[in-house]
Amino acid sequence: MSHNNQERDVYVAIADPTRRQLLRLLAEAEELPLHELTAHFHMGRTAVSKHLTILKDAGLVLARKDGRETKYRLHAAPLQEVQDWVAFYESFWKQRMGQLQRLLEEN
Amino acid sequence: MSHNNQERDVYVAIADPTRRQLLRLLAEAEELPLHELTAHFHMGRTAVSKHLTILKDAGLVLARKDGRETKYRLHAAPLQEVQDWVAFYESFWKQRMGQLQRLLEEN
DNA sequence: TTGACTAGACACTAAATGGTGTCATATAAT
DNA sequence: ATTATATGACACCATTTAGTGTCTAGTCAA
Repeated sequence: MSHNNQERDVYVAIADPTRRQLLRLLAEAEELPLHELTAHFHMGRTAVSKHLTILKDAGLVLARKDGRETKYRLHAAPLQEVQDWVAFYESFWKQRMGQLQRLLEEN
Repeated sequence: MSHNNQERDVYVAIADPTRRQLLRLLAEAEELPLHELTAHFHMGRTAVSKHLTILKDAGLVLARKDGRETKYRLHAAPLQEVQDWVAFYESFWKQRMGQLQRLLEEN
C-alpha cells in the first residue's frame, strides 16, 4: 500500500475525518512537513504518513522533499469531481421543491 | 450492524460506488423496492440490503414497508453537508488563482 | 390452503482499514 | 565526529467492510 501510484478514489480519501483535517491544515498553512502535521493528532507519525499517502494517491496532496523533511501541500483540484457529483442532488433537497421542479421539467 | 440507528457519517456512506449508484437510481425513480434495486447489480440481495442500511443510517434514504416489499426513496438533504465542506476548497482549484486570491484577501 | 415471492436476521469468510512498534537511512546541528 | 531529527519501509495486529448462503416470516395469488 505504501507506494501505490494507481488512481485512488477521491471519495474514499475524504471519507476519513483525519484525512479531512489534514486537508484543512494544509489549506491554512500552504506547506507543512510530516512531523508538524502529526503534532495535531493523537496518533503516531506512521499513521499520519499513511493517511497522507492515501491523499497523495488520490491526487489531493503533493509531496516535496526538502532536506530531511518532506513537505506536503494541498492540491484541491480532484475535489471538483465531488462538487460536480453532489451538485446533481442539489435540487432534491432545496426547499422541498425538488419533486415539484422535476415534475415540471418532465413536462 | 443491522438496525444501527446511530448517526452514520455521510462521507463514509458515499465513499462506496455501489451506494452512489443506489442514490442515482433512487434519484431517477422516486421509489423502488429492494428486489428491483438488486437487479441493477452483480451481487446478492443481502449485500444490496446492507448498503441500503448504511445509506439509511446516514439519513440519505427512507424506507417504507408496502405489502411484502420495502420501498426505498432518496432523501438528499444530508448531502448539503458535503456540498458545504467541498465549497470551502473551491477557491483552491479555480483557475490556479487560489493562492493569489487568498493572498489578496489576507491584506 | 397451498405455493411463490419479498425481505429481514443471522452466521460465516476474505480482504481492506487504521492503528502500532522497530529498524535503517539521510540530513542537520553541536 | 558524534548525536539528534525526520522520514520511509516493514512486519504485525484488531476491527470493519463487503460479500456469501441459509433460514424464517409475512404477504400475495391461484
